[in-house]
Amino acid sequence: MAVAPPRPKDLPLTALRAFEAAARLGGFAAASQELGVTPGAITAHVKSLEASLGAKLFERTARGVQLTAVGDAVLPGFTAAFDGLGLAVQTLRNEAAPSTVHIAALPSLAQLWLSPRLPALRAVAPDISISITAMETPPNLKRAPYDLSLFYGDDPRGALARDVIFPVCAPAMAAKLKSPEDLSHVLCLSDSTWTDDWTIWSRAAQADVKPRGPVFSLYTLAVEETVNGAGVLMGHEALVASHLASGELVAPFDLKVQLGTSLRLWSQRHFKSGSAASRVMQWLQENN
Amino acid sequence: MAVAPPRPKDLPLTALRAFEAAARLGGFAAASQELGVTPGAITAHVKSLEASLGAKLFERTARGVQLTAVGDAVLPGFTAAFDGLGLAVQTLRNEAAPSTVHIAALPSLAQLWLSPRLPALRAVAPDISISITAMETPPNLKRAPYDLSLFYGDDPRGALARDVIFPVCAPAMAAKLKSPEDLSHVLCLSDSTWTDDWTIWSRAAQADVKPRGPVFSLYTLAVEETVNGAGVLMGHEALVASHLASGELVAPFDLKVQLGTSLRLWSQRHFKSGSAASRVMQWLQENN
DNA sequence: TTTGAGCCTCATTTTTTCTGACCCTAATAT
DNA sequence: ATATTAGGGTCAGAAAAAATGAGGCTCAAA
Repeated sequence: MAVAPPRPKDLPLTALRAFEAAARLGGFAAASQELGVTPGAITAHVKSLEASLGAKLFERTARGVQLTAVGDAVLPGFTAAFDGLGLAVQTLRNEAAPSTVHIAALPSLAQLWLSPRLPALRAVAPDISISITAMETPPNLKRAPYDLSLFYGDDPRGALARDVIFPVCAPAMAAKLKSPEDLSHVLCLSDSTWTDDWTIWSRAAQADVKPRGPVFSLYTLAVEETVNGAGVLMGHEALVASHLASGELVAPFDLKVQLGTSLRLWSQRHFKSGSAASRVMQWLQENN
Repeated sequence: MAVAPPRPKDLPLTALRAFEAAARLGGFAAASQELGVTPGAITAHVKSLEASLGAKLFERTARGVQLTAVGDAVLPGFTAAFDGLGLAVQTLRNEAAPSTVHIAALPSLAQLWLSPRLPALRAVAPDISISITAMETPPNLKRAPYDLSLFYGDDPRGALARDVIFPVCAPAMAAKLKSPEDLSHVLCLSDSTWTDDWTIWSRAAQADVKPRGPVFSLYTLAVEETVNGAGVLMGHEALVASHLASGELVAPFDLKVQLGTSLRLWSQRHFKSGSAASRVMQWLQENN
């Protein structure tokens, strides 16, 4: 036989993935975030790719990178391929562990909306094991290992309910609040990701108030403080519903403002009907 | 922000590729061949995948492996994804080096059919750089870094000409050969991959001869020996054409037998018209 | 039996990948 | 004009992943 082919070794998959992420997200920093490595690793990968190709994939400028024509031409192909790979991995995970459902959720939604529903869900589907991962930003479901996402968003697809806000406080404090103007005399708690809440509600209430108070980075913490009587919190309906139901919190005013965003529960793949993921999704939609 | 997502690290791409190859090819040994690593590496990859999934992907038997239901269910997705990735890499390579064409060819075709045509091709397309890699088996063009493949095969797609065989020898020897029966008195050279050639031709010639002679593993070597008068070679038209044209070899008999296979030149991707690869392919088709 | 194909194991080596610390540049904020 | 900051680049060292190579096992076919 003799003819031994001196294998021209192919491009490293990791480097290709780094390139795809950087190109798709428009920067090495963003790519390093998505892939969970340091920016230097992305730099190195792209550099090695460019070296073995003999062509530049990005133009480097001082404030970021810009895809070259070459990079631009091939990006769609890579994105499609890696999407396909991600989906295949998801499918594989599901086949391997058919009764486990992974949910990605906003921390506050995980604790204040999802968590209270879990006991009932477990009762209905004791065979399903549910894992919840909290994160600030919705993951790319084509890539990250989650079956369902639960976040607030503009997109109406998968919307469970419109986001509705209104002030809430401990029952004791509600007594002091006769009109919106009274808000000027108490602390108005707010969340760092929803800094506009008070402004929006005040405007709708046509109240001339300048709510002031501490800003929390964890909504759950703000809720706890409110329960403890620390002040008035701008409540998001889905997040305070259970505390309202239990009486720990009350709504001192009637005005509720509907925002443009919705509470959304969505998936990427199409689950077989009867699969754990589809059962969980359906139950959550029905018990909203 | 606080909420630091403890990244649930995703499955290693290399291991997934190993799984895909093993599943598609039906064995670890074959996969290790395709990926150019030792079988032990495949074993390890699959094992680590199975460990992190918590499910078996293959049933191991003493004489090979058998894909499980889980593996079977996800294989098509992975194959499609890796095919897409391979194609994207090819496209990338072409974008990066637009005027280089990589051809994979049977060693004999590379030397005896392609090589004689290269000077004329270079004259017509001096801007194109051509690289030829010889191998026994056609590569998977969706994965391996070649633009064109040149081999013999059953598939009529891309066929340039039917494979036609007939005895050839040096002019001096031809004088001794009046009828096929005379072949019994000379050495009949053959190639190890085409051991049936003599049988097929003899049957067509209705000659009662039992050709005997040395078997070569490289057809080119057999041709050289024939030119040197070592014996009679069963010639494949495409491979001996130039020696016939130069008079170094002659066909002592008129009978030519057309085989079921063809000389094939094919590609996997669709090249832009005017691209180097498409120009080379077209020229070779026209100058056949 | 013997042989051989195919897979497994494991210690060791090689290669790849990542980090961490520091430098650079340009646009924006002060 | 100065900070400041966002986005990259570089490099040496460290860590992790991948691959090797030598020996073993099992079963089927010769």
